[in-house]
Amino acid sequence: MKRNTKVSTAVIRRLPRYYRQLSELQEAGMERISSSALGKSMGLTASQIRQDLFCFGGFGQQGYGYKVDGLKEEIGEILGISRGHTLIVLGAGNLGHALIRNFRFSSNGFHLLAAFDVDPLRVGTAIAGVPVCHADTLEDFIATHPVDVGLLTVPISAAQQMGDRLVNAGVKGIWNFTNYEIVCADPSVAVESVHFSDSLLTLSYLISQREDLEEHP
Amino acid sequence: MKRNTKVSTAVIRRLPRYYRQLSELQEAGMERISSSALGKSMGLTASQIRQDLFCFGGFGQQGYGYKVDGLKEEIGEILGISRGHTLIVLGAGNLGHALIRNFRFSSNGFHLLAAFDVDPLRVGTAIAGVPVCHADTLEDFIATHPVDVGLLTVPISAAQQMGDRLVNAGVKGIWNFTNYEIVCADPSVAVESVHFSDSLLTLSYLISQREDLEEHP
DNA sequence: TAGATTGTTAATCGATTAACAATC
DNA sequence: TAGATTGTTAATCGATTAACAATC
Repeated sequence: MKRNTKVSTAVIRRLPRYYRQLSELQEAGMERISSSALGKSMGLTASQIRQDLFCFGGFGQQGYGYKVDGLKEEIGEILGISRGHTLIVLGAGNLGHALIRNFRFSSNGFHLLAAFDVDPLRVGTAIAGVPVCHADTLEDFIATHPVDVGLLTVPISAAQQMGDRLVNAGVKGIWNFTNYEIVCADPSVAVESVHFSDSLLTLSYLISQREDLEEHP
Repeated sequence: MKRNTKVSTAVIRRLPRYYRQLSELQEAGMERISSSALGKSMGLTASQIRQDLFCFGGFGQQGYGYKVDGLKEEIGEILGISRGHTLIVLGAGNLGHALIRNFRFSSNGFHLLAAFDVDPLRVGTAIAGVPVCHADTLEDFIATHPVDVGLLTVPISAAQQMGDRLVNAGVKGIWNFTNYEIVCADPSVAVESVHFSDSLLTLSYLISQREDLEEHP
């Protein structure tokens, strides 16, 4: 694999989509696919797909295309799925609870070690086999267990403070589900946010536009 | 407001962030802000902010900057927050349940009308005051209530089918939380997806990169 | 071999940044 | 008025698309 200089965010954000699409093709029993067929199925140009993959090296075969299994594996490697990353959940309220129960962490290469909360009713229990510890023990836990990522589902008022604690404790990344833009001074820590509000407001804009179009065609 | 020709997706995706940041500034009691100060607080250039706002018209005052309240209002208008959009939730499992309880729909200008599920244990109950109806009654409900958006938290196996039903019933948008890329033939229906997996895999890539950097500095 | 399709460079397009006149 | 800062056009930069030789 070509460990290249600099891959743009646009390309990186498409990698999980490629992975997802290839998984579906694999399940459908497809063995090979061309860049143009993959592009058509994803709404991208063949050129873009070849250009994207070219960032990491040649995974295809001229005159043949790409082997679905092989390409999926390669992209999984690039994404680090087989690295055995670990994660903990901060905040075992409704959303944290739902993610612990529903989200397939292991399918994405993550091992969920524990959850943390301050509610005495939750601390000491387990959710889908995952122990809920007291937030006070966060630093001790991270010191004794290898934690790569902290998932933030705490109330917005506690978000920044919890983020700081995670960074100080030495995590490599924060997966932020709070509607707050976590500020992280340490550039070696990655912050990835899922902002529900931003997503819904984008949708609100799109349907509003269409409402206007219908009114003034 | 300048109802302009075509605003790029990049700009649209920044609007909710502006709105969020302006809300925070407003809460902090700030009355005016310049494009350079706003840019600094958001990690954008002043030029980009002025260019973005220029897409919709002149909201500022030369020599002064922007009024925080006024600009927030204007962006809220653009996003359609005051249009009284309505929405229903499809799938009242863990995630649907958590969103109904936690997510501030009204802060984003949406009124949550009902939830739908097939589980007889859930149907007939209410979650945070929101009635859970049987999925069979979906079309009847939409025919008799104005539903703008359907929020999909159904199992992935039911995602496309439920999406189709929503489109046929006449919703304007789909807010998709399943890990499936909803295919929608009707271009007048907007689909906005929140793909947790894509987000986590992006984070996985970022921390993997940094792991490699530490190994081979 | 002929046909297909990639890898890779070049051209185009669009988004971001810079510049500056307008003006508060 | 002088200073500040926008609105708006022009320049730059980066991402996408096109093209085509390489080759399976």
